[in-house]
Amino acid sequence: MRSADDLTARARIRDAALVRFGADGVAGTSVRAVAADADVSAALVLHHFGSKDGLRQACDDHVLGLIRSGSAGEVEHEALAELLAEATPLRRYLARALLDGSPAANTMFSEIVDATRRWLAEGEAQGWVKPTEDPLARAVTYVSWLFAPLVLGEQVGRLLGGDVAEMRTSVRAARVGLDMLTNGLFADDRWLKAFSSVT
Amino acid sequence: MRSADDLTARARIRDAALVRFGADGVAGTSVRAVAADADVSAALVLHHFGSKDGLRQACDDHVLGLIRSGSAGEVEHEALAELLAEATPLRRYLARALLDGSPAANTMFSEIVDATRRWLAEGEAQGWVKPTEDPLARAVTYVSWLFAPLVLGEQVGRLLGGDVAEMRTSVRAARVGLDMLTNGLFADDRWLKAFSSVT
DNA sequence: CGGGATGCTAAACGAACGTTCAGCTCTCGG
DNA sequence: CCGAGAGCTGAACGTTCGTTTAGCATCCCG
Repeated sequence: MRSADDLTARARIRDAALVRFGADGVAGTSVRAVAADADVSAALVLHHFGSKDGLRQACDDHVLGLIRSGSAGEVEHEALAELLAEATPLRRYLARALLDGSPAANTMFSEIVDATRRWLAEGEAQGWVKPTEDPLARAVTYVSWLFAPLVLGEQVGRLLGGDVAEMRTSVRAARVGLDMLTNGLFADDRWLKAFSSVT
Repeated sequence: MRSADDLTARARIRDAALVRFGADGVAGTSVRAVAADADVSAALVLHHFGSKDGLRQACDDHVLGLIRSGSAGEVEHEALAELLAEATPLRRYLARALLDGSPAANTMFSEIVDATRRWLAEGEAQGWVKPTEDPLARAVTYVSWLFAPLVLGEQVGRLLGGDVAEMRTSVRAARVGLDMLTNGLFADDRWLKAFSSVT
């Protein structure tokens, strides 16, 4: 009914669950804790979502919906970075979902890889991306690198950020990352040669 | 006593816990499940480790010890990659520990970043690593990229591996990664410029 | 006005949890 | 021979878990 304001108890429960699931994991979160955070009874949680796993699925769908907020059901991986950089709870939830391999996380990862593969292919055709022998592996690796500061955000922030806002540190990491992807890290191909000779 | 063969019940319990913790998370694993996997009673688990959290700490210490198997208490991040590539349970355990920020995982990450920073500085002095304005951020980003296929191993393996042994896929990802770090990904600096102009 | 959804709660259920405890069976030094 | 200690177990403790049930308001539609 009043889905616009998104302040229904159902939405409050789902948001509270997202934070808890991200912070403590699904198994480490009790239905009662979520209910308390949302200021409702534990019974209402199950009334709305059927079961704890139903609540988890609803969180998955909601996150997927947030990420797909862009063009017509497809993941926009540029807006994604911004979305996740500021939203620590969402970031943690997604990191756990990726690790556990929840269906929604798998879908999201696959879609982003696919979009990246097409984007890189387009760049390769237009000349601003270097050619490769293994486009799929490159896209997967690129996306996993894109997600690395996301999943390891606690560690990156701890070593880079200190007490500063997270924005600073993610920008700092993004800059050096982009630099490595543009100019390279190694000045010669000694490691690449060494690797090729070993395998 | 017979610590050499490492087949005591205590070691069996610890190994079983490592697998379970990695697969289901600490909160999602019961002491009874670990005990069943190790073919002992639940009471023995607590007899040896005091509590469930004591068991978790023992796992942390054991993993840290395994990783530090190299030169005199310091992490060898080359051997680490091999160690983790083949050992899926250990990989999953470490991924969760990094995400949760357990003390052992924090220590390990910090040590690896520090070793990497010195290694890159040495390379920079010798000319086989390109210079940077932000050595710490580069080291952190490099290590997080190194760990990305580790933490996101389920996703990478799913898209790249199929049913093949994990060895293949990790080699495949490592090759394109090394290629990107040597030759770069982007042929010109349009993205780097775009990023610099925005921030 | 009246009755069936809808939103929500308190209380209780059985199961599973981490942990404790008394006691068993070996082994080994005196 | 025997008593102490280490390794180990079955049974039980109290707690918390996910879930169910019965019932209370509130609101909308006839």
